[in-house]
Amino acid sequence: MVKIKDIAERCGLSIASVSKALHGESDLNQKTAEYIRSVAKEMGYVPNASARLLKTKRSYNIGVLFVDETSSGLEHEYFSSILNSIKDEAEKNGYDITFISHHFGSDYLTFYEHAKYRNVDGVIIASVDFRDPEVIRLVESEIPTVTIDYEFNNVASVISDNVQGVRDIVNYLVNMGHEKIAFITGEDTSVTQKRVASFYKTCEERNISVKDEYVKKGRYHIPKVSGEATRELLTLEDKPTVIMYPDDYSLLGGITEIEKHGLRIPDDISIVGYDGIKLSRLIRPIITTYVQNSTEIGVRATKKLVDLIENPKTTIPDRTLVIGGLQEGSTVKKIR
Amino acid sequence: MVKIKDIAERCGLSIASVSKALHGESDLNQKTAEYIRSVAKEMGYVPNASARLLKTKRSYNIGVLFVDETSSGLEHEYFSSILNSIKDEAEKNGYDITFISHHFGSDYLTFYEHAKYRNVDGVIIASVDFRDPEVIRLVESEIPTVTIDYEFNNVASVISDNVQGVRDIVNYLVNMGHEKIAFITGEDTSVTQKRVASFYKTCEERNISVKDEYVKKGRYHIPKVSGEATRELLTLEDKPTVIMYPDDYSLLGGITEIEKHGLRIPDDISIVGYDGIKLSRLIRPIITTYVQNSTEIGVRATKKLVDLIENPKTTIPDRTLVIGGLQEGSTVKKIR
DNA sequence: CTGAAAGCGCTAACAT
DNA sequence: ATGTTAGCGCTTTCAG
Repeated sequence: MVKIKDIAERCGLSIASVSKALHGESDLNQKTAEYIRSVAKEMGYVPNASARLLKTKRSYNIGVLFVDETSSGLEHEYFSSILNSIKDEAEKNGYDITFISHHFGSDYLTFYEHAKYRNVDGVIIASVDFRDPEVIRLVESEIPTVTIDYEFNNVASVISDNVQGVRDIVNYLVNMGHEKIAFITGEDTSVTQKRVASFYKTCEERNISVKDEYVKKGRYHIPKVSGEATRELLTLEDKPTVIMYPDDYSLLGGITEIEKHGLRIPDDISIVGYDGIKLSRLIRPIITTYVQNSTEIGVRATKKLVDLIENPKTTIPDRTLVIGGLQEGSTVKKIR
Repeated sequence: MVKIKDIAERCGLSIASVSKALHGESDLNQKTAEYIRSVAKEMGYVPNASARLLKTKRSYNIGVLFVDETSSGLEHEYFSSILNSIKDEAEKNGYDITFISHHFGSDYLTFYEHAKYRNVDGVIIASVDFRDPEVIRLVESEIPTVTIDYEFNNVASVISDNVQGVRDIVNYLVNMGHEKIAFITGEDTSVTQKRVASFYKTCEERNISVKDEYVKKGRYHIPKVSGEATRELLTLEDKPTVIMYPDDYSLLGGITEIEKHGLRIPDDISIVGYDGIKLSRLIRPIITTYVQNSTEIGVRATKKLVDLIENPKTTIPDRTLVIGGLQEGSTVKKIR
């Protein structure tokens, strides 16, 4: 491995000068600096991030906390898409990303410990149980943090506008003539709470009464659970004319169940998803769903974090709202 | 940040003793060691991976090279699933993973340079253009490497058995009475070559003649391209009775096209996918496809790499074949 | 403009 | 059984 010292020797200069040249310091002779740089390049010099870190306390490494009980966080398209854009944006800014975990290897590490162990400059947190004490510990630590789809007081966050999303969906449904709207929700998280509140509020605004049995608690990303909830809804005396699902993936479980009952979509029953995964446009019928702007969310979160890291004084840990848009597929029937 | 020196001072011992205690060295008094450890814990000590690396030359960091022109590598379920299992298995062994990229930040880095910059102990390469000189440079470097779905001479590899996969599919189709078998392939990669060779070979074994126009070159993971190829196949005078697709995702493009022609699956035409993504079991009809064991592939690749890193002398850079299995969905009609 | 030197946190060979 | 010390590769202050 070629190091600064090697370059210095070859150039007959000191390591200090080489270091300066490599950083484009001004108080060095132009010619000398260029010469050094050319030699460095010729020798195939690559800086050592760890050595640099030891001195500068900057790792140019962003920690990403993406936990998921089912350990399929990466396979959830909404999150894998966010992750992908975090990665791209981070690289554009010269950062790498490291997954923060419990690192089973030698010892158990808490999230905070893992972050320290790898000296990450900041952390982006998404898709976790935000009530987990370890998560809270991390958020409250000295490490700059950005949360996605959750707000802590005084912590920067990037939020997909779930209130607007559900509002747009309900308004669309009502405009299509639906009055019996069922809603299968995800498990009880802050996102779910916002969606449910927005659901009731918008229904009220539109003078739609919501039967208790039309709102069912399901699970995100588990088609089977949504399928079961769908079955219950379909066996009601007074069936809904449309079912809203917690996400597009879950909706697929609903479709299977609906077809089992010999019903056609959307003629016999309408359905709406959430997320707008790519697949929602690939299968037929195209799913009517609310498309979350996952790429934008990842980009914004990363930009905010880099700002927080590089300009701590002047960066405000505020909330960024990212809005999506309704995708009008063909799973909702116009009733009137 | 609490460091070894702090612990040493608090204990009234030397930093060497603390370091030894933390590593469970034997030549230290049991009591002393335990005392040191308890103090370390109490003080919230977390080792600094970078400082350690500087001395030991071991980063406990695995580089993952997952490039993809469409920059959607992470959104391709086969790969995201492999990545997920790499991550899990790496963590079990005390390693973190770092994505190797061109790191646009400060300067352009080649893959090899990026790997050096982060001092990764080894690299897993998948889903890239293996003819890229930069990839070859990395593989030929001193850094331990494992490739997925591609073989370099004398480099460890983990391969999904594409030959067996296509053989199983073709045999199944022939057993179902199909003789007019069309095959839309992916772009020309070594995986594609193996599949195509296996396709012709198995057809020959089963005495099935293959018309030239039945084999179409498509693209992996791009439904639109498969849709177009499907259209061409459907407009042939002598239509195939079944179409094999490069992957499940692409197959969806085929379905759309088939439905446009007013044909039913599998009554009018049968279709077969590849990969066995979770979705293939969620949509109706369930897709008949070859399920690649992506989790196993990731685990094997990681175990092999860790072996290569930790026991370089005794680990052979061989090839590991991972087999999958046919998923009999309901997209293939029994003809005879 | 260039160089010497200290030190980041840690390990490990070598004392004691 | 415990301590001293020399670096690992790099940045950065301070001298020259």
